[in-house]
Amino acid sequence: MDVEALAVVPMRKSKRSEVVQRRIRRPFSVTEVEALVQAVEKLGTGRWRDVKLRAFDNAKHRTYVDLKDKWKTLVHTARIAPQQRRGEPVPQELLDRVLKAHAYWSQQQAKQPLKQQSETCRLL
DNA sequence: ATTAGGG
DNA sequence: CCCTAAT
Repeated sequence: MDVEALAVVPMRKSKRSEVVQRRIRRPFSVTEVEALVQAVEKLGTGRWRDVKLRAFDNAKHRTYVDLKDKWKTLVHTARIAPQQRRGEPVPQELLDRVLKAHAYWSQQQAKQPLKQQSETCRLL
């Protein structure tokens, strides 16, 4: 499959041009964004591992870190003028849902960072 | 191995 | 995407 999805490039910012391999660029499709938004609306912004399993379990090249990063750019994209956005345009409908979910989970995360319930329960 | 943020 | 400190 995409086993050779790595790019051999000169190590940036290095005196001696060493050579390192980085993953190739894979712009998120609107379909992927839809899946990501759907998952975050349900799971929130503090459980990217679960978001990965829920919506990208079969996308070997999308790690939970990638999904976290994509969400960051989506929130930014939703906030800038449509004219300064790049790539295949993301439906405004999705961008609206991004801001909505971001606002909701933002406060939800501030209240209870979830996870480690055992830790919390033990202390209560 | 994950989370969370800056690079 | 990468890098990585803190869990």
